[in-house]
Amino acid sequence: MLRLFDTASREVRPLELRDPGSVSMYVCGVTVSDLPHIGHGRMALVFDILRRYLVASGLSVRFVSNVTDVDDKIIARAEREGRTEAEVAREFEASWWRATDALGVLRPDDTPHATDYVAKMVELVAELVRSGVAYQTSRGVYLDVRRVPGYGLLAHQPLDSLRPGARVDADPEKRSPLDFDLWKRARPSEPTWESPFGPGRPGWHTECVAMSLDLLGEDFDLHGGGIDLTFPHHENERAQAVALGRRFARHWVHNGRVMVGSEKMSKSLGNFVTIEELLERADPRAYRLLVLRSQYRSPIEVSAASVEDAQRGLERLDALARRFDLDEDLDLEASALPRAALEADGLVEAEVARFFERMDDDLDSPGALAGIFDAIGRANALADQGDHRGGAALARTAARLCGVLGLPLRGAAAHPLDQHARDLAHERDAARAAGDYERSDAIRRELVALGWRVEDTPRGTTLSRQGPASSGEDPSFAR
RNA sequence: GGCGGCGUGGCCGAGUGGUUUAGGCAGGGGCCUGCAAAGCCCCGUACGGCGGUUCGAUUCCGCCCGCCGCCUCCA
Repeated sequence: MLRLFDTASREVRPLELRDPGSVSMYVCGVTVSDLPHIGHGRMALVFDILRRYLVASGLSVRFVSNVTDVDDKIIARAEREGRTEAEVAREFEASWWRATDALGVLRPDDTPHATDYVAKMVELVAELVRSGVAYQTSRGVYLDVRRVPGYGLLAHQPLDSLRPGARVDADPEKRSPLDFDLWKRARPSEPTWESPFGPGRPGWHTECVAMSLDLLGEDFDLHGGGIDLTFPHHENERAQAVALGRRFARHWVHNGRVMVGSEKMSKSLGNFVTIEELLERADPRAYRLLVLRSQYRSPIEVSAASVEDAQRGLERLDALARRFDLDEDLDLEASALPRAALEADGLVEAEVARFFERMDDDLDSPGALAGIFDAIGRANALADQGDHRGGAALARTAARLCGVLGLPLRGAAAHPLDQHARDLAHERDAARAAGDYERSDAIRRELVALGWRVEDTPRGTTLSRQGPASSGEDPSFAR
């Protein structure tokens, strides 16, 4: 059974499910006010991997991830660009799905939007006001965090030390600087909804509470997101649920940051790299591999060099698929098979067992990957020694385990040949058969210039596409 | 200022109180190949510094140095 680090208790502990056999998970999605960056990409990949792994572990998973489509940054952008908030949100939501689709991230089962949940949020806030834990000021409605038992569970530091900081818009009417807005009174020209507390819009921390409780119910299993959401966002979500007397997430999971040039990447530092920019220079699978090569809670540094490194690792995996003709084993549907089905499918049980053992340990994907690469080495060695059957069994196993991680390998079938390439390959084989190596080498040069990787095999010239060339320096990726 | 994390061989990155101590990438040598590519084999002998505990520490404890993060919108 999977053991995961729980941010609340700060320990790795077994995932204890509300309903044995099925997992309810809620992952904070994105605010669609800008292009998604590689930090969002890592978050999406980490939870996609967790989700796939839970399925592979034989559990059924309901995966909910929200889209925040009303917030200050969206409003600011709309004003700046003379568009409506809805237009801005639509544009960047579309780019979000484009990016995650490209990364091979499975779509959530539910993708609630904040604007569709306003009525439920108003209800929730009204309940908090009625019960006396929330109060109104001239600017909106705030939660009185001092009245919430266990406030600070996720912050993990003395509440006195939580300095209010230079909060831009601190409300002097607040009872405590830590109190946060549940409802913001409208300013002119902002998106506005009616409510018992006056026209306005919901505070950010409220939507995830309303959505998760509505779609997954009280006491759902797992709440995730980027580590920078731990405080105050998740703290404040929990505070609301607790104040309502509801049980909230059983388990908190947070993924580590993405660093660029040894510094955290953030909007305020303006050093973020979009997923689009990343995919111009690398196979999307290379980024998944890069993410998998570190434990999900560690910070990772993304650079041109680290992406190229991952790209080369990926090529080793694809070379395996070409050598052993694994294409039919690699479709995504097969990858979603639970462990029992994998084992029943002629895979090498020891490798499968080792994989699950490592992944069960707080998703030790670097360890799992080490096992896979080790199996690949042995698969090739066996085949080199003439035991193609034994090698193929290991190779298939490695490929299927990659599939569990959402990393489909591409064999020869993934590289359809055009007529011209096919002709050149035949011509080259004829030249080689005739001993005309000058001619065959000339054809090879021509094919390489056309972007093909040329390999001689017992069946003659074999072609495959080279991955996206990743040379040259992109300023945003420098160093 | 408060709280926390990290420092492993050229780079990335696991792990462990002690016999053989992942894996990847890069590099060197070899095998295979017409030449390549892919692949295989071999090689580097690492754990920030100083003390302590121990028969023995990279792994436990303390201190120091260095880097980073959170406490404020942020995946």
